[in-house]
Amino acid sequence: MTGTSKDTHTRDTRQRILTAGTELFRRRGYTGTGMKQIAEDAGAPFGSIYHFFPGGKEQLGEEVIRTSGAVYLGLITTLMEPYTDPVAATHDAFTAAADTLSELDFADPCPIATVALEVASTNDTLRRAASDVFARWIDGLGAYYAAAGVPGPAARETAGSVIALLEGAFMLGRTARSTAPVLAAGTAAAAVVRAALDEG
Amino acid sequence: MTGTSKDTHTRDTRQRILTAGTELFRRRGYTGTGMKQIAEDAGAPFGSIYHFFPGGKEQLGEEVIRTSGAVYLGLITTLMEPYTDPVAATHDAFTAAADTLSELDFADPCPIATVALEVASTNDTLRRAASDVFARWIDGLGAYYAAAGVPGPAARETAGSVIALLEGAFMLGRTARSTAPVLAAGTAAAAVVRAALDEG
DNA sequence: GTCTATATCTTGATAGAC
DNA sequence: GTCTATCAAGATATAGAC
Repeated sequence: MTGTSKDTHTRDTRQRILTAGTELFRRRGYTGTGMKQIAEDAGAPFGSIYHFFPGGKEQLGEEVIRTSGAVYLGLITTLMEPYTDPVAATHDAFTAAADTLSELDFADPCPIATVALEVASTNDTLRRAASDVFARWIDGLGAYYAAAGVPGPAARETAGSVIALLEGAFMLGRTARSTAPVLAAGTAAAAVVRAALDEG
Repeated sequence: MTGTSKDTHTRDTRQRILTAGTELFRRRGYTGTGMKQIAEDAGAPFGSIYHFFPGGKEQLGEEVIRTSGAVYLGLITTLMEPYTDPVAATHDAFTAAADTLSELDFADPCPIATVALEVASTNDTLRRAASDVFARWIDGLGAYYAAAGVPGPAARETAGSVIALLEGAFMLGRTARSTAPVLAAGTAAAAVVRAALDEG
């Protein structure tokens, strides 16, 4: 009994730190977020961060990238699966993304974009983590397009371009505080998928 | 005589600080770059930064965003102008961008992308500066597409999606240390422009 | 395991000699 | 206008009481 509640509480504290880190990193960036602020937001004592993440900020950063990347992969899959038409699925996914963007009051809808750019030339451990996450997203979406009829290597390339379009549109939309770039990107993404289907 | 050489030297120091800030911000981000490091890279005494930029880091950041944004706008224009076919022009521009990316050893080829994401939710002055820059790029490219035959508001929307595609592909390419996402995005961008032309 | 206090370093910014 | 010394506040990280 005592053991169980203790373990549960332990996991909760660790999880709260991870959650707070995820929220802060995506909004304020990696270098722009302090460990003290993470502890405060998590409602955890400062020392607990180093208890659960002995590798310090870098370990926490890597874990945030990988775990939130996995969550997002599930989101992509769930969003596309109900559709039989990949063009409509792609277009509607961008419309949903635009809604999310405004609901978040233009805070970062992508959990790793800001950090990915920050660390790309400064921290190879975190750069690789972000690279792995992007690769899995593209693999997952590419498999969907392949199953939907996009032939050969074009399926994965199409997926990469759709992800690029989404990330770039988020950048423009956040900066301008407008959903218009994301909605326009949805039309463009649909055209990209349609063109890839026509090639086969 | 004395006045001339003095003014020249003054402008040079200011310019060197601006140049160093541009290079550092784009590679290490806004919060990840220190004022002391900017002074060191510029070969200027630390105090000179606050002499020329009394508004401190924020003023320097804003000036970096706006001036490098203007330079980049010229680059876009120069790159597209020689072409009569907007589809080929767009595709070749991405190929050139991929070359630039590998020449820079995957350091940030876009002067404001990293900073734009960092400040989007944390600094409204810099967010607006980045927003203005993106808007001018999209205006410029949109005018080109309009002249090339893309009808009505679709011209500007197409331009926005092409810029989004480029920024997103830079993000994926930098993170993976590969030009493949940029090359794939070039094919996708060409398809987007072709679709926009066919609508008219 | 929790929590506090502190060590050490770096940050942005300022004061003042020259 | 140049340059140095310094400030106060922030950062990451650690030590040690409980």
